[in-house]
Amino acid sequence: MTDPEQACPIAPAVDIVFSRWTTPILWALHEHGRQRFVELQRRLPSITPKVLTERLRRMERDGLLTRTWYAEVPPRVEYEISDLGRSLSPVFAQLATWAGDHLDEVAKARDAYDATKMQNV
Amino acid sequence: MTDPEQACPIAPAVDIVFSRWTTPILWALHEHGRQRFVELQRRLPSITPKVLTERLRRMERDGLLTRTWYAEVPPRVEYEISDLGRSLSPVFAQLATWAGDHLDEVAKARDAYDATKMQNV
DNA sequence: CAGTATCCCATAGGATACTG
DNA sequence: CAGTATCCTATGGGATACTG
Repeated sequence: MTDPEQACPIAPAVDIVFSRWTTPILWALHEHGRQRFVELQRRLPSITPKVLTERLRRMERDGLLTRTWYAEVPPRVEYEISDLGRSLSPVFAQLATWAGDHLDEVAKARDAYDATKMQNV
Repeated sequence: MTDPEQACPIAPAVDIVFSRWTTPILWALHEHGRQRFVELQRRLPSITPKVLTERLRRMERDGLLTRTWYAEVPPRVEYEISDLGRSLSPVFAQLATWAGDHLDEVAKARDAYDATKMQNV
């Protein structure tokens, strides 16, 4: 984190919001409501507990979600998207629209590029 | 790239659009128009030529920008944002708005979190 | 000018096993 | 159940030097 921010006003937000797992986690919480660690694990089948924990901690710290601990046996912990997390909805909606409209163009561009570069392998 | 996509419809777009340098580069091209390698280097002072080259190649492959080579001496190459790249403007605008409205909340959330966790050095 | 070529590092992420 | 603890790897990124 040196200074790409200076050249680009959205760089700080990108740092907070976009990573391999933040959007899937936020999406799961948004779509399926308040849920427990193990439920998130089931919805994100390929994530490992270590990584899920790390991401949840960071997102909790950033205020994107809340973590509620119930001192029961066995322990129960519930995660819920916060208002701040929910405030990202328009951004995600906009991006979803873009993806729907343009992802195939990206695929075509890649094919064209790879074809002209004639993949030297 | 295994399957966070399955759980989250915007994950593929995130992969393409957001990285440490894609948004700053796109922003520079959007704000200052068609320009040469060295000009981009000047606008992104902390990027190294290696990384700038890598990013530009990938973005060219994805169709986000175009690269035009002039067989002159000394060589001249110009980069320009493409229509596809420009189609991201609403997404970036939305994100810029979110950042303006909520980045301070993130900062506060972090302070609060760090305070309660009492930072064990 | 517009890159390559090397070498190096930090970190996100992954595999696996274990615990209060 | 909700995580830790270890160990490991891949990759994005960085520093520096060189070239057609």
